[in-house]
Amino acid sequence: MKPRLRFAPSPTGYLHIGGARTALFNWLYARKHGGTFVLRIEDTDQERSTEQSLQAILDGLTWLGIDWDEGPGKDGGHGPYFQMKKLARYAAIADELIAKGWAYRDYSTEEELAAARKAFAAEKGLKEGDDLRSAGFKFTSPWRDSKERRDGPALIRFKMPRREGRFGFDDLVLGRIEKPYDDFDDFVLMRSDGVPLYNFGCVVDDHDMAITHVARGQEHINSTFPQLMIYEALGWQPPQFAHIPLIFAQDNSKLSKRKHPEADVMRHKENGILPHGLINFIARLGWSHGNDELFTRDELISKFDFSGVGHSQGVWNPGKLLATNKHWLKTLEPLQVAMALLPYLQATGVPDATVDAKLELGVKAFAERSETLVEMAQKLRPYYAHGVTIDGASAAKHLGPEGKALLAKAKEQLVALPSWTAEAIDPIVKIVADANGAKVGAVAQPIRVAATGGTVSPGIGLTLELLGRDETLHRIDAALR
RNA sequence: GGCCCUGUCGUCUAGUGGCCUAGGACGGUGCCCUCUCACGGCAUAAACCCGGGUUCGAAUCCCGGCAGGGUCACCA
Repeated sequence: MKPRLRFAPSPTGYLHIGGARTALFNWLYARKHGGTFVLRIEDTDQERSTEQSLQAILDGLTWLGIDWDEGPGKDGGHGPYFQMKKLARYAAIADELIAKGWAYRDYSTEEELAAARKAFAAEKGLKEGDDLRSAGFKFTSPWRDSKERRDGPALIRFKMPRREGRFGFDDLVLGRIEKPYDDFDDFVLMRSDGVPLYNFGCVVDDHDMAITHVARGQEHINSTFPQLMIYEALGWQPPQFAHIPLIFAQDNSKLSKRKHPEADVMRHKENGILPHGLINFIARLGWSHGNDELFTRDELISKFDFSGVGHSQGVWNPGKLLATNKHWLKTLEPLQVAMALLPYLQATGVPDATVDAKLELGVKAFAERSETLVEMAQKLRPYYAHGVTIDGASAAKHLGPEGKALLAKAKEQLVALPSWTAEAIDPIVKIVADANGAKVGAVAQPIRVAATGGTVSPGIGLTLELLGRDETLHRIDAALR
């Protein structure tokens, strides 16, 4: 049987890094085994769910290249893929649970609950701000064993069996995890407005969508238990679970949307990170395959397994993300990088740039000199301009009388060059140096300063080829004046 | 607080009782290469949370501490 996995975000904000990695692991497993990857939208939190968030999540996944076989825009016969579109289904299952004695309607009011809390606090001698949970507060609804049926709104609670002992599951990452039955209250299945809560909607959907493996963050370990009870009550086969360690920020707190801008996937696009650079980095954060660090997309698919997922939390390391990105910048085909780079170059002041031979050459020149596409675009921009402003200190150092004399000699050679390529240009530096008893650097630096305005650039040949013959000679003339 | 998960260089990690004198990567430092900057190459500093136990032998197994994290909503 081919596995079916899913990613089930709630559209309450942008695509979070942790969510992206969860999606990635599910996607990798599905792709590796020729299975199906489903995207389901858990939009039952109507207070916070927005259309923009949904779009942001879709955009984020698309940018990363994590495609779904079923979900929004792709019907696969297991829909609807939005929870708010299957309220009737949840209601029917809830009724079934009630009929079988596994759930009950709870007509308790907010006031009654508050009164119960207050009574508990009084009994324990707690003060105003004390945490009731720490003191062991549990709410037992008076409706648990009532047969009475009223009209009007009611929430539906699961009737947790009063059992001795423990129950649990075999996690694909963590191994056996168990808890005592009496650790659980009668948790809520459905709100009084008929909208299911996470644990209930999740189980119904995973079953309806024939999900075989659920990989999710470790924050969901504890919600697995109530879910297991629902599976038992309904006589359904639960999927296999794989709980993935959380990602922390450098301040050692959980990577959060509020405090940590790097938690936003699309922020990295803005910063000039390649989708694959981010994929490679987040894959290695919490998963490993021996000593391997760099993986192509295909290698990730073939090598991924839940057994390689770690057990402990990982800390976000921006330096390593940059290093990983740089690796792919200089490893991927220049044409591919050029296509990714184009929008950044256009945004940085070269609106009419196109993916052409010059841009590809620019990638070859700057891929190993840049950590991001943003940086590469900035470095490339002067090569698209007419003329250049020469840095004062650089001019003082390299364009004195001697420097200018050597520059003039070099220009004579350059003018006579039949073909304007790095291979043809490079030897000229040495020829001029030898002919004038100068060091190679004494010739190269004045050319570099004249051509780029500063002392740092790729090799002279590459630099001048990228600039073009006319622009190079124009800048040299300007420097000579 | 109850329950649950986790604990190897600063960080990500390899490691499943002898191959560990604990390996790789990022970052740091030094050197080499070199027309500058990079790239690349070489070298180097840097870790098994603590305490018991099991064993001929423990980073690996067990117990106890300690530390970090998760969860305990009509959020997901």
